[in-house]
Amino acid sequence: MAKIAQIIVNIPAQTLRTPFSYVLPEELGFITAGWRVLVPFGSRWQEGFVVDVVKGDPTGLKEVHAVLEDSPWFDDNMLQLAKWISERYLCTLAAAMRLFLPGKTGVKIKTFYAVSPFLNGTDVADLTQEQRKVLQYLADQGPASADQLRREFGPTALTLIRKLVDRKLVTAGIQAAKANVPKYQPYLRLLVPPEQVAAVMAEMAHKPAQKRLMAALQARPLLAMSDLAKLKISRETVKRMEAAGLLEVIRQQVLRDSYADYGVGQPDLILSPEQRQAVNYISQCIGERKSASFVLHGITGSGKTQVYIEVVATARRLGRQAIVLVPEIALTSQLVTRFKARFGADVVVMHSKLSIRERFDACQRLREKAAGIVIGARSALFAPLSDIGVIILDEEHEFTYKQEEIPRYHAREVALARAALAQAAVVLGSATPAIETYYNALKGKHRLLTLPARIDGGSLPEVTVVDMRAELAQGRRGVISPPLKELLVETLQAGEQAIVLLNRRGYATFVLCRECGHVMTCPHCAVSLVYYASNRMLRCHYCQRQQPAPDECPRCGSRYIRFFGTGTERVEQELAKLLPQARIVRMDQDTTVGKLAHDRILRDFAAGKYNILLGTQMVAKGHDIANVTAVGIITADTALHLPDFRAAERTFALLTQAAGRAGRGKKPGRVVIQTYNPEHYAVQSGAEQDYLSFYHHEISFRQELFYPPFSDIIKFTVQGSAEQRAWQRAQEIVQAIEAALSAIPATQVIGPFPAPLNKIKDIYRMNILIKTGDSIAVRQRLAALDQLFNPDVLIDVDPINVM
DNA sequence: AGCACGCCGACT
DNA sequence: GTCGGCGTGCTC
Repeated sequence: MAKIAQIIVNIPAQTLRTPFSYVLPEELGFITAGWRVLVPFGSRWQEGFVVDVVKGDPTGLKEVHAVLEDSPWFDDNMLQLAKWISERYLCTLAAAMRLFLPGKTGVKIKTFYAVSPFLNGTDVADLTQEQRKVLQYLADQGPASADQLRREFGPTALTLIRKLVDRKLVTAGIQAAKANVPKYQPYLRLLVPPEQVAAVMAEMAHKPAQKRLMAALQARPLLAMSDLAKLKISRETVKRMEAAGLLEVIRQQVLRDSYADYGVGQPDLILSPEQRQAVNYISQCIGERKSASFVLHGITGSGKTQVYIEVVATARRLGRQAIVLVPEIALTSQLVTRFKARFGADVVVMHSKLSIRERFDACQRLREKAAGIVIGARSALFAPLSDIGVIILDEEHEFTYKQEEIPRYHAREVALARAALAQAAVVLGSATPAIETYYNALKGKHRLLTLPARIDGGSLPEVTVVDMRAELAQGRRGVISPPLKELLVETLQAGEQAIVLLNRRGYATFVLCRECGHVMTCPHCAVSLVYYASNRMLRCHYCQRQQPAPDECPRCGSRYIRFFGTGTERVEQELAKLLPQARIVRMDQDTTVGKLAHDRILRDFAAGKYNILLGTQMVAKGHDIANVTAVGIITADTALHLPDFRAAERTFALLTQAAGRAGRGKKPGRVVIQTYNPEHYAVQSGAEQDYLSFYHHEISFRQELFYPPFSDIIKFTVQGSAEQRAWQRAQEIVQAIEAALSAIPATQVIGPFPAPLNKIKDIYRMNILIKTGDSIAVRQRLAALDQLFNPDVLIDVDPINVM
């Protein structure tokens, strides 16, 4: 009986659904579940995750080759969480386990060829000229990778080398080239005691370079060698000073951290009684190692962040770790600043826009316990932490918590699962909790904690709703209604700032012929093309193909072709015309390329460089600028007409968030909402900032139509390049699903129907929906249906939109 | 996901 | 006759 390791190979293929068995050689007998290893797989080498070690018969099995780290990456809780994710979201264990790695693949595996040690004396007379050259090259240069050989000998190198390997003249070895190695940099450190510096410098009258360097070193404990060029100091100077014993060169690990400069010296605030009570409840659970979840319902400005900070402080005092999630990468810096001010280097940032190396360093610091607080977007949930005390989701209602790639998990669900395994607390914070969340809180699954008032004593903004239909009826066709214009003028005159939000979702700037009604659409994706005024191009948002905007209608030849709709660019132009004195800054996907661009715009705006901030969704979130007293929402309801049961929830949350940006300082705020549906409950409750009224409306609608939280939805998308075949496949799948689920009550299978975006990049898409009251039973049955787990079927459990 | 194996068209 | 296209099927 030998030790057999059950291994999940790190390949995200839907068809690889079971672990593989490998023999553990004696020297790797220490391996247990959780180790990352290198294994032979088919004709190549692969990273594998050990999920179990058993005793068994080794015949016919290959061996585990090596470990990839000196300790297991996954602990028991992480393994269990990965298993939970794979069952909950019907994905492979490999896909779930990959979430925990700082890069998708932790290692790059390369084959190296070397001259065989037994070569001496072997007869090589029968080799070709070329083969002999390769052999000589390897003998001279030492081991070489396949890439290297191909560069040296051209594309035939591999056939050449294979012959040599067959004849045992060359050995093929593999090496796990670690993509992730700590980075070291040389630094200079002053060896002169501070009290003698002045005296030493006084003697340097004739050594100006040395004097400059002394002065620079005096100011800080370490000076990076790479900064010397800026100071105009040569290596020679350094060498001389080193020889004179004035300084030393040391090598120190550099942590790659884009957020290194965030958050210094901000005062902590004193908690209100409600905040104190919330902190106490949550802290108690952390102390007792009880898994519990809390909904922290507080309007914008009610001080949720301070509660988070205190709760995290409790966890850290008890030696436990904390995860703080934000819905979007752009919002991390807000929280990082606050948290670093309190916790300093104990904070690490983790999100997918960091370089792999930055992520790796963050993981390293957590694993070494050099830090215990992780702040980031979804992916921070999978940080390598051994004893989590609390997981916080800020703005928990945000749809971005749902991952739209495989595995399509929801961060809220995963947070609750991870916390349950770790006996940790979960805090779900929001001004407008998700309908599901609030429902669960009222049912007693979460404890509801409410922060009623704005902490600075500010009052809610005064909201005006403008009926755009009436505006149109009076012949006013502008994007900006008179009440909004008036608000902006008054705000600017008072020296205050305004935010203008353009809710562009599902609206876009399509091109329409006013004569024949033709709309320019992408021939590959069946969506309308978006007009870019800056270069007069039309672009498809799905496949990114561009084409010049036409002067006349391609269908009827009319010249009355109009660039319709309202993009940020168009609003910017109109604002500039109405308010020539305004300094406007635009923030949207086009102006926020790069991980810190968003921060820069907000910082400039907060510093008063601009007086109007114009943009999409992202202007509505996460910042707190005291001088902003006005918010205008160009079209409140563009999302209301999408065929999606969460449309109202989206709209309400956006209105509330946006309105909450106004009047956060001492000055009162004013908001203008422009809408074509002033009577809709989402718009009305949003204008009144009345969450409960919205919730009650919405929950009865959900119950009536058997939507979540009363049912669970599973969506299948069948893809194919041939429409007929995709349709046929979809119908076969529906039949299989119906057969498998027939015995489960309260379960409907809907479809197939063509997806509303039924063609993306020339691929046709058919949707199938399952609505059920017993999703556990449904998922169990579905997991046994092999035909679902093919590359042409996408599975989305709890889809965020059903389109 | 890769990679091998296998079965049909255009070339030396 | 061969090189090479990409459709299945397998990987402990």
